[in-house]
Amino acid sequence: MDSKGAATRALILETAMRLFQERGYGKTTMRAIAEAAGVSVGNAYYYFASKEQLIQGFYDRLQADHLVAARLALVGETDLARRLGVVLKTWLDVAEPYHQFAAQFFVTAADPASPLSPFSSDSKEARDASIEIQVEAVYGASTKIDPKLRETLPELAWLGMMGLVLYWIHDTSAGRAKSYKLVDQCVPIAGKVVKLSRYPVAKAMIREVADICLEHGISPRIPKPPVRPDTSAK
Amino acid sequence: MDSKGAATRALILETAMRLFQERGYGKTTMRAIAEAAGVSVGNAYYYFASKEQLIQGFYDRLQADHLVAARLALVGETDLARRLGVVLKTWLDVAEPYHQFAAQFFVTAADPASPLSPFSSDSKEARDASIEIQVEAVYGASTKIDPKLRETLPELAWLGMMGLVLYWIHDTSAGRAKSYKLVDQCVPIAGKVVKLSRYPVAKAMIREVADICLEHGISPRIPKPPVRPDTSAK
DNA sequence: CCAACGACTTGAACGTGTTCAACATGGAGG
DNA sequence: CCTCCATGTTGAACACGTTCAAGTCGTTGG
Repeated sequence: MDSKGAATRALILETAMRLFQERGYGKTTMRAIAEAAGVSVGNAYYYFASKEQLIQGFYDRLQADHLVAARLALVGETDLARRLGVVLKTWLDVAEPYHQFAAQFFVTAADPASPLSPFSSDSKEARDASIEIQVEAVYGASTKIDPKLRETLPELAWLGMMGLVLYWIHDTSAGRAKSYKLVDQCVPIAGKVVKLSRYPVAKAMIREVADICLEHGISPRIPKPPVRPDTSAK
Repeated sequence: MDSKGAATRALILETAMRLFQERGYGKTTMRAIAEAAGVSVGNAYYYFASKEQLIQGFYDRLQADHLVAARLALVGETDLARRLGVVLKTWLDVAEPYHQFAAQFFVTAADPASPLSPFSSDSKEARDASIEIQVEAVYGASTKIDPKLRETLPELAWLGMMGLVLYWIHDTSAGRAKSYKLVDQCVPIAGKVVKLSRYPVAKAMIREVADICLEHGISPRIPKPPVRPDTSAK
């Protein structure tokens, strides 16, 4: 059994998350975390290579929570654009409690040199997982859609979500009301764009956009099975 | 005269910029800067509140250079989309020498708590200046365009430029070739979108987008004079 | 029971950004 | 010439993230 080490690791992570929420990331020192957890500073570094890495634990949990919440909320929703909106709104839901220090996190994650960067190869697994839910949202919809667009849409949606995250980070409105409203306003527009993709002129343009995304796409092509939402753990 | 202090300040800034380029931002210590400049550490902090603030000097210069370069390159170009492309490409030009440590800079600038954040009120002046060139690009074009779109376009273009910067930061291709290519590919699409804005269906949609941008717009409305490019200092 | 090994834990020490009380300088007013 | 004050300047000291040589502890093989 791996109980001893795993228990200490979990204890340190829990303590860190709690302090991060209480005081914010910047004002929480490694010494404070160690003291509050009843271990030594060096011990924390035995389990986490850096203060940043402590946050990877938070990130993983956030994403897992989002995946569950989004899958649940997607049930019964067949409209493509609304499905994408659901994915975004459930993210806002699960992320809300951590808004203050999540901002700090996503900032350090923006560093291309950081292993936490969503574009870094170190976090390929996490990124693929976060695109996975977009794939499910797209392929689980009944809305008719240009196949080429469908292929690129998950990545586009993921990029849009990154944009939303950026907006959300700077959103100081109560309960992040403005972020929710932004999603609500964008969803119908996304629906219209998808519908427009049937007209030849727009279709050509959208294909152009899709091509650019494929060429410059940040994520390597991931397999896109005609997914049936499935709540079993991976 | 303010020579003594100003001279020391300039000396420290120059030294810091040189070391940043030589060793990168992270590996350049305040002690090294002070030593290389022949002053004490405390003296550097007398002129710059933090290591980050040292970078504001670089940022101001970069932006001023971009403004000059873009205005020059805009002369004779009347097509709207191409004008926007010119603005983006001249930015890539002037930023290229600083790519390595500029990335570091833009990362810290992404922090909403940082005074360097493009969304922070502390840097309103810098942000307005960087939107200013977009205003000039839009209002100096001969291309016909929906007035409502025209009003929002500078901000949209600025947002697009932020996106390009994000892409550029992660761009490791030689000479940032991929970033240039991305601009080249996006310019014609932008042109088509603008043309589409004449058709009723697309027009309605574009107005919707414009409305959302106005409502959620990060920058307070800036006056938009029918600008004639003018190279006099502000 | 012992020895040895690996997993786990410790806290002092290092390099960093930053602060601060003290000092230097040089010009204005007496 | 002296005093005073603002401006500039200093370097030791602080708090932090991080490293590491040394230690503890439980388990395994003899």
